Amino acid sequence: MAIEWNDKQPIYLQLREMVVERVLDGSFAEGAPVPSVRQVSSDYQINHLTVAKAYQELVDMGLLEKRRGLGMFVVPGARELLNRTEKKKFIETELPAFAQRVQALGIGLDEIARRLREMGEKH
Amino acid sequence: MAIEWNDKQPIYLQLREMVVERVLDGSFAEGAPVPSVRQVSSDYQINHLTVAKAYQELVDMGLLEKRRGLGMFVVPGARELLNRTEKKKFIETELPAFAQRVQALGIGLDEIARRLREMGEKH
Amino acid sequence: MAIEWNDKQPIYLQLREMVVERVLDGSFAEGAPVPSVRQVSSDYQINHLTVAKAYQELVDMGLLEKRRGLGMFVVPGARELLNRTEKKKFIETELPAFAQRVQALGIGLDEIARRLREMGEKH
Amino acid sequence: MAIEWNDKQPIYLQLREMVVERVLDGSFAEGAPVPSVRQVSSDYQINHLTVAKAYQELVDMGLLEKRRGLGMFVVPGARELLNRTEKKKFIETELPAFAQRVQALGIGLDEIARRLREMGEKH
DNA sequence: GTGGTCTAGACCACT
DNA sequence: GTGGTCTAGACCACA
Repeated sequence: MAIEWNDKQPIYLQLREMVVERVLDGSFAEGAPVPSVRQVSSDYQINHLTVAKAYQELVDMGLLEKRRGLGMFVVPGARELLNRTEKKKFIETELPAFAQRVQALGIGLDEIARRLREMGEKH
Repeated sequence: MAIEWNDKQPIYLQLREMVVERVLDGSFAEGAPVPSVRQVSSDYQINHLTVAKAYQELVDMGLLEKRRGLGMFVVPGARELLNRTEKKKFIETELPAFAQRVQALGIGLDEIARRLREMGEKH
Repeated sequence: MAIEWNDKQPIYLQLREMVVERVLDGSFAEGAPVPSVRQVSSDYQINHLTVAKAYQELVDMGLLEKRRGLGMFVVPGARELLNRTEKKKFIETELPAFAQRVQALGIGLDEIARRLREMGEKH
Repeated sequence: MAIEWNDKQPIYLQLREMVVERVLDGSFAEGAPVPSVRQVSSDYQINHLTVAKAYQELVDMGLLEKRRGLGMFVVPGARELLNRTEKKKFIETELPAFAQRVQALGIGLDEIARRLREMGEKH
């Protein structure tokens, strides 16, 4: 749960994904407030605009809502929403791309399955 | 086989990957010439510097070679080289990322395997 | 008659307009007391400073008056006053803005008139 | 076609609406490039971030598209899209609000129609 | 040349 | 205290 400063991934996207994951795993509960822009900004030593940009995108995604003068809150139903949209996106776009890549490299499905199983067991 | 102008992927990388795929699937044979920078530039309406950048990277990767006054040619052994390096890259970086994504979404390996099989049968 | 927390409109303005409408439609009679700051604050779960700000603006507009130890009361003549000032504001600023918007969208006056009539009949 | 500096309306929204109007009236043709962020930034003496924010919203609305390294272009079909969405928004949200306001003030539809006609004739 | 990202610091309205 | 907006200036990748 730390910022990767020399990543090619913009910081505001890293922040956005951090919030997404925390909502998914429940450490940011629905209806509860998320840390304020200023809080995050000072905690991670990030400019407040960068944090605000991440939060704004989450509001646009329907995950957070603003309450005037009070801060940002996790929308009730956010977790369910995420589960649906993220999984859908994965199956419709990422999985086919993965399949195409596998095929282009001439790797058998058996090998893929075996390697995935091995990785899963390590955890 | 078209350029995605509004993709996150830079044009020169899209070009590079197009050549890689064509070498892999044999439509660019080893020892044969690839289309000239000027040709590609006019075919796809791309700045010639962008094409040159893509080709230069392919030269650096050891896939193409320049013959003065004649153009660029696919290096003999390029296909084999690609098969090795691409597969290695895939197993070491792409597959773990994929596995992590699958796990984060809570999708079972069985479902992944099933869907991949279905996709494979369609082609 | 509920607060919109995620509206662009500030809470204190929403409150102010609620009182204005109630005076206009007579549900807050002239000379009668309006609900206390404390009352509204707890009813709507709003910070009392926000309620006080709304009431203060209504006092400044000449709609409410404070009676020490008793609370806020609708000023006699408030309804008539509102009718004049609100209507003037409407005709001088809102109506021209509306007209401009309609014209920019290329909607005919006939269509506007027709739709307004339809809406009016429903009530 | 100038920026209102002391408006309560944020500059980036004013810019956004300026582009919308120009697309609607055809002075920004479909498929044609819009002035670059830097151009607008220096023309109007506005920070480039502010301009970029306006343009980004237009991209999100589907009105503009980016072409890497080349700039922003009006999406083909943007004008039609605007006409549909703007008019729909107007009829579904602005018109009912207007009707309610008129009724609350106790103004007759005849008077509204008459005043709108008068305004229309002036232009 | 284009847009994208980030910083450091400012002022504002709202609660 | 909260978020929203803006400035002035910097560096980056891309075409």
